[in-house]
Amino acid sequence: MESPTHCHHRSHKTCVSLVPIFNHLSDEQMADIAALARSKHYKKGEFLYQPEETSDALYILNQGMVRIFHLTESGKEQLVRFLQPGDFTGEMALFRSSVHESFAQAVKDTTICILKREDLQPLLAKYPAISLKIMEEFSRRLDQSEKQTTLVATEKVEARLAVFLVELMELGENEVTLPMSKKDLASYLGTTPETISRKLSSLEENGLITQVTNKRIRINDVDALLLV
Amino acid sequence: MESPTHCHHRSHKTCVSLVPIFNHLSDEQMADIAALARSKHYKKGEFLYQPEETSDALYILNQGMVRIFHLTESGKEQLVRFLQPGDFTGEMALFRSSVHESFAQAVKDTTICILKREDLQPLLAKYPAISLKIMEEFSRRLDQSEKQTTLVATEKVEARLAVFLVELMELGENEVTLPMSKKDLASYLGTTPETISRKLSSLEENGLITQVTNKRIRINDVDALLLV
DNA sequence: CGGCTGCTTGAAGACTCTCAACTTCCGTGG
DNA sequence: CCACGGAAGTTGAGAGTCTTCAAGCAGCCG
Repeated sequence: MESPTHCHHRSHKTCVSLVPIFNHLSDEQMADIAALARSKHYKKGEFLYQPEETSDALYILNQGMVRIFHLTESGKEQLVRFLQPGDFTGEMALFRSSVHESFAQAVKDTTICILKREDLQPLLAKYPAISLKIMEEFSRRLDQSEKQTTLVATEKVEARLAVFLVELMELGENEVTLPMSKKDLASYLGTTPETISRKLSSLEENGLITQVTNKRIRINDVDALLLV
Repeated sequence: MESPTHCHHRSHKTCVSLVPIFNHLSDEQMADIAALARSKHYKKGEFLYQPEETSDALYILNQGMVRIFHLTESGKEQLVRFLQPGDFTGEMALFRSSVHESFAQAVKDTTICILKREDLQPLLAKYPAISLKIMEEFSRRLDQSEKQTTLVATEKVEARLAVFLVELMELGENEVTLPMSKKDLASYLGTTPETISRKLSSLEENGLITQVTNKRIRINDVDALLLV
């Protein structure tokens, strides 16, 4: 952790050095990039961007938490992903259409760094390694997104929930903390809060998990969980 | 269309010049790349790759059709995407893990060009524009994948089917041809062939579509279709 | 023509959603 | 620090949607 001061123009470096797509560069190069970044703060509930807004910047999450979601015609929210510090979003805009198609909302007070498209483009030419890193990240995300589709398309809610919990486990840990509300979790897994609640109870009845607190769940039997 | 001859070592150029990620380059540069590409033919039903196989090449579809699908633990197929001539796959491997996680199967007799990872990597450094194009393609695919997840997660089968049909429509056309079997369509939409069959009948009963032949469907009312 | 695969149709049952009531949690303001 | 209000979460009952299993039909290739 850094000191809890706000972003002076020097401390942009924190942002840049945080993300995998930049932190492999030399200090000098990072300083180069940091000079172009702008820091911005959002209060809980505020939106970083919304659909229809023009999209021309890369958003790097410094502190806080952000949720990205779609809104269907029928008015349903679909949680696409959660950003943790070090994650970034908005990269679509750097290569394609210039209009956002999703909502990005701060879940808690949040600090981000913003890199404008016009500032970033030259960087890609200057430091080709950045492109490789971005492609790596794209590749990872695409992979994850396709797996998520498969999961939602082929498995029942209980199995989706089980996979989600197991993926949340850290090595050597047997307890997980839900990173989001159960409402959001339901949206992410393509179901409803009611069903999430019931399935968690059901898993607990069968001894596979224990609901320690609201957001804290102990995994008692990983193997059985994956067989659900 | 080119002449229907098979790939001599000169005609690799066809492959390279086909795909969006390369066809913006000069003839000279494309020839440079084409020299590294290897052509390969697959019969209907054969696999380009399978899970667990090491993955170290970019596959560019020249002629034919390929389907990419996952297999869940429960043994269900989930169709991830369909490749048409000019599409490519295997790019994951170029940046991340070196093991395939999906099946790639020729739906009909198919010709592809293969670019080895070790040959491609230097190209990215030599022609940075290629990276941009690949990122653009990644971005498009990620976008599509996230939309597909949203669709499967939030909409009923009838609505998913409706969206699929509408997206298949060409400008000015009011008839579509299903590019795959209804079995695959069911898998792609996260349902069963039986349900697809029923929902198509139901849409027809309501006058929104007409099933001309097995694979040919006339769209009678686009707006109503999207409101399903 | 036989056989295989894909497609359709029917009926029963499983799973999930919806709606509504109730409880718990948490931040705010007194 | 406690009380309050609103949001989140839980629980129950009933209604739909979708899957599954089974049987029959159709199309295609050897």
